Amino acid sequence: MTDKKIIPMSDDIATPARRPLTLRDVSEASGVSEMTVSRVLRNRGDVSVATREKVLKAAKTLGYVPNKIAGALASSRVNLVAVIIPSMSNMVFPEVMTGISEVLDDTPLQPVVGVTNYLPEKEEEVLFEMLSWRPSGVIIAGLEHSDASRAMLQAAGVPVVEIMDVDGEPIDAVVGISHRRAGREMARAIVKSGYQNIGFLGTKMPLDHRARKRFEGFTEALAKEGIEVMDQEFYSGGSALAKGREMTEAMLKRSEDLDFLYYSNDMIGAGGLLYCLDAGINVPSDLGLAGFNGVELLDGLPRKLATMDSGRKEIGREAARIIAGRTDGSITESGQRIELTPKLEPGETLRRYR
Amino acid sequence: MTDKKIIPMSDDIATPARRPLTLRDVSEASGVSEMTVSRVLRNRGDVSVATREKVLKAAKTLGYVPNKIAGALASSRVNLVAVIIPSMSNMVFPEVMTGISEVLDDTPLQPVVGVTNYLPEKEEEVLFEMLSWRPSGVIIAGLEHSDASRAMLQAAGVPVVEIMDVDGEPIDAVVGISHRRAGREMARAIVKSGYQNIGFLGTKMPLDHRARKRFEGFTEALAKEGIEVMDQEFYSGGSALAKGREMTEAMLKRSEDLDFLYYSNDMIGAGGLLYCLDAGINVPSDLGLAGFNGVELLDGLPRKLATMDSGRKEIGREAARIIAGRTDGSITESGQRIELTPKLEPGETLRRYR
DNA sequence: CATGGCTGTGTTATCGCTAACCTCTCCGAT
DNA sequence: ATCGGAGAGGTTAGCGATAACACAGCCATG
Repeated sequence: MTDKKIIPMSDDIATPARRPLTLRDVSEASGVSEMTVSRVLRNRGDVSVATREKVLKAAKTLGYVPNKIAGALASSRVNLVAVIIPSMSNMVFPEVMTGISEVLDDTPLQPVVGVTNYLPEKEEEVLFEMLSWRPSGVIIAGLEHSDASRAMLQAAGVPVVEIMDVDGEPIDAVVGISHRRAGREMARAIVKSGYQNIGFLGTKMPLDHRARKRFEGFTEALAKEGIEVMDQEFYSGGSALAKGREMTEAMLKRSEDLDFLYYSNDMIGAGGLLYCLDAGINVPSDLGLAGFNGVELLDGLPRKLATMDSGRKEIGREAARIIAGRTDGSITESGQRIELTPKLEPGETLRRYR
Repeated sequence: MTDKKIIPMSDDIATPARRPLTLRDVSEASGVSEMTVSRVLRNRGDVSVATREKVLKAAKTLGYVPNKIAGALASSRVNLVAVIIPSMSNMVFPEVMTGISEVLDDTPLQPVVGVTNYLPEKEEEVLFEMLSWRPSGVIIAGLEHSDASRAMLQAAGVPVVEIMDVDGEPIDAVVGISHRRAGREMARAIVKSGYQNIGFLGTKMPLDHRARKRFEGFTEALAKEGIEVMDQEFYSGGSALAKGREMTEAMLKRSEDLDFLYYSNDMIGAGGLLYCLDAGINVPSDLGLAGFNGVELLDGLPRKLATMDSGRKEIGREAARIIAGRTDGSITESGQRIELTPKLEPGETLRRYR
């Protein structure tokens, strides 16, 4: 170091100096090389106790915060995991996140979230953005992606775990449940309980493939029993709880014979349930109800809504485990497939058959 | 380039080659310098239309994804905004996020979220982690931080916006509401409506400073009217809706004279409301109820719960605006302070005075 | 006492990109 | 004809860290 840069000093004496600190500052303050500081700060390689302490003290006094940008570039190790989900305000994805965080907390990896709002173009954008940070892995909701997205994921050269859904062709690994099966099983349970005139209420989301698959499985299983969905309605926007209430009222008014309502998610199901209780409808003997997801919220309802747990937290955990294992080398294979089994929770809005 | 690296070729012919693409690959493919490619990809500087198109085509064919790590290091511009919040599963923070995203979507900035679980140590950790990516700004919930955290934020040399709360000493900018005032106003509204025997139900969270401040403001305003909180209870964990239900039942059983219950959030308030309706309690004439936050969920309840809107989305928007403005230079001052006014929403669980 | 293998530390060369500066051409204004 | 300046593109030198290697002591071994 022969040349000293001219540093614009802060005019405020108390403020340390506006130039961001680097390894060099710490190295100069502690009288060792940058390399040694780096080793101390990363706990790597042999450094004598004396040196280590000297360095740590200097770093702390200066308030040094390592620059991961530089570190990542030099080591081509970026301990980030891109997590790409359709929505945050959905109750289900925060839970997936919780599962992911739980597992990643014990690793050097850190999740970074991107939200697509169920839009393929937005997904592409977010994915591109994320990949440009060269993450160690990608966890992405769903199996349906644009060609460009698939290409990017293929080319990224990092583990990719598609989550939530297993009905389709994964790019690499996949963790989820079969929504088609979930729909089928619910249909069977409903029929077994003796209901015949079934209505369906869902979200108006051509792009929510999982909801669509559940619906398909549902109608398919009903068809096997010779039953057809009697009435259906789809909503978009607004408070799901309120929508469930309104739609239920509307549907019951126009299709009086209905004896069962299947909701594509618990929130509108809860709204429907509240409406029925208000309206004095006899649940589940005159009218059965069921939702989907198994959200915690249901526990506080006056009557527990029948639902099917989608195991979101567990999905998050498993996905994170795969990424973590593949990153630290403890898993070498790729393409793992974990299908969880959605569990029917009959609650108190489904007649007990027999 | 005289030396060619030995690249381990993928054994799969279809897969392009495992070595990550760089600017050089694009530059070679299009016959211009790396610098020109960089200019094209960033839309900066003068590049002829012909060249631009050549480069773009090459980039697309190769499937090139720029490396932001390198870009950020070279330009010392990192278009990330660190957003640090206590929890994700709280309904209120996702909304704040929505507000932030709305504004940042029109800028080159991107939010990155860190979650602290209301733990100061975790906050410190997350903050350190985030700052080591050298973000362009920090949005952080609350005004209470450890000394170390404050020091880091001071030293970071980037705009910092503390959000949600304005009751305290900000580090730099602040956007939020006064929770103390929210508590006071609710207390006044309750008393004005003629209620006298007031119970409080909240979260057992010594570290949720905003809930604490609301409670303080609440009791303080009551005290001015010569009223004291008659009974109180705090919970932690579990489904808030269910807890609200249970706690309400318990409290009403042990303190029969109660004529009003103030809940520290809408979710437990909703649980309480559902319990009361079930139990046949006359709301609001015999018992008044109120929550806090103004969550959308309430719209679907059988009776609209009185609450106070905390303007979460707007808080997110304003915070993001400050960061964006300070980053692009359109705002040069620092230390801005935006206090939003919480709006009382009387709903249908508060007697109309007069 | 030479050889070898640790420890602990420094040196050098990137990582992939961009800032800053530089060159060259072309064109209109003087 | 000369000059200024804009347009198009290249060259060079980092950004702040780490990988990989080099090297100096030091101890044990035969």
